[in-house]
Amino acid sequence: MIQNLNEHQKEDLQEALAHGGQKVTPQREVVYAVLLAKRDHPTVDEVFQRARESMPGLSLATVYNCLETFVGCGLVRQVNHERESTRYCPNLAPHAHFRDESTGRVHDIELPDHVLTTLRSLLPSGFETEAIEISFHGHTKNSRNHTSN
Amino acid sequence: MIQNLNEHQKEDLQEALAHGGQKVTPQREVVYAVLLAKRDHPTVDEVFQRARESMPGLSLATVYNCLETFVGCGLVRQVNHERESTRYCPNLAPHAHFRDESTGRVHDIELPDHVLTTLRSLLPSGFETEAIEISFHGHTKNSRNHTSN
DNA sequence: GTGGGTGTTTAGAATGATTCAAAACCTCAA
DNA sequence: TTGAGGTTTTGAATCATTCTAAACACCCAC
Ligand SMILES: [Mn+2]
Ligand SMILES: [Mn+2]
Ligand SMILES: [Zn+2]
Ligand SMILES: [Zn+2]
Repeated sequence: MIQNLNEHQKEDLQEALAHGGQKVTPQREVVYAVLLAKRDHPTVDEVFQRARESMPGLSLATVYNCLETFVGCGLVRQVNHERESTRYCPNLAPHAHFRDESTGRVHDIELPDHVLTTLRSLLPSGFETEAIEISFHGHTKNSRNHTSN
Repeated sequence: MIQNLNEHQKEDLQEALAHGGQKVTPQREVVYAVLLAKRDHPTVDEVFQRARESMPGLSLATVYNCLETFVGCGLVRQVNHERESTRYCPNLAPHAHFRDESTGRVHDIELPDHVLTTLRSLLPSGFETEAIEISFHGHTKNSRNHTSN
């Protein structure tokens, strides 16, 4: 079901891992491939289920480990909504998330630079931002397909 | 330690609860008073500790219940940062949160209307927003006192 | 090729915030 | 006085995540 990584993606993975002195492993490849295959912000458990289709022996702990490693490398982002299970996103462009309450689905919302600039300008002096998280929640009316991928 | 609610605050509480067909109780008064007394975005447990000073028999479950009720009434907001314990905020003005990684403290950042308008304008048609959450995280340099209250 | 050393994976146990269940309690109106 | 309905309390249950320790895999020096 899940495609293997192409050369370009393999390179990205290898390079990102190398930064933190870490290596490519079969498990990491599978987990990364799962994230790229369907960019629907899966939970750890969803990643686990999908990854097991190509690697049945894979353990949940490893999925946690891989994802944590990727986040550390800046390869993927964690997405949290309230107290729900953490979801993962391989979209590296600056973007916000929209959580549809009816379906539970999470959609990427592109963020123009000027918005981030404006937001940073709201901070009192002395506040140094490392990251800004923006998340919407609501519903998506009709408008046929909002499929993430 | 914690002041009682003044008349105005009591009225706000009573009115907000009435909306959901709920009543003022001594426990709810104490919990609400704790939130107003120190607007430092306490966790449930912190609220619990503080509330027990004026009402020793109070239980943790009740604190959870009260806070959930308040959120339902729109009296207070939940504040989540990554997977940390939920914090509570009685500031009803639209605002974002800045989480200082070094101290763990959470600061309110005022949000001008135009920022929210701009953000909403980023959504594709068909997306209906119910709420927008904005949270910064980083560090606060020198700049003496960033005490929330 | 053999034996470590190092980082990775695995299974299962532990943790901890939150939720749930059921009994005790209160308030108010009949 | 009784009883219904909502609230509080205690303790147990849940469940995502983290931790622990043992098994593995890879690499290099001998
Ligand atoms: Mn590239
Ligand atoms: Mn008022
Ligand atoms: Zn995303
Ligand atoms: Zn706040």
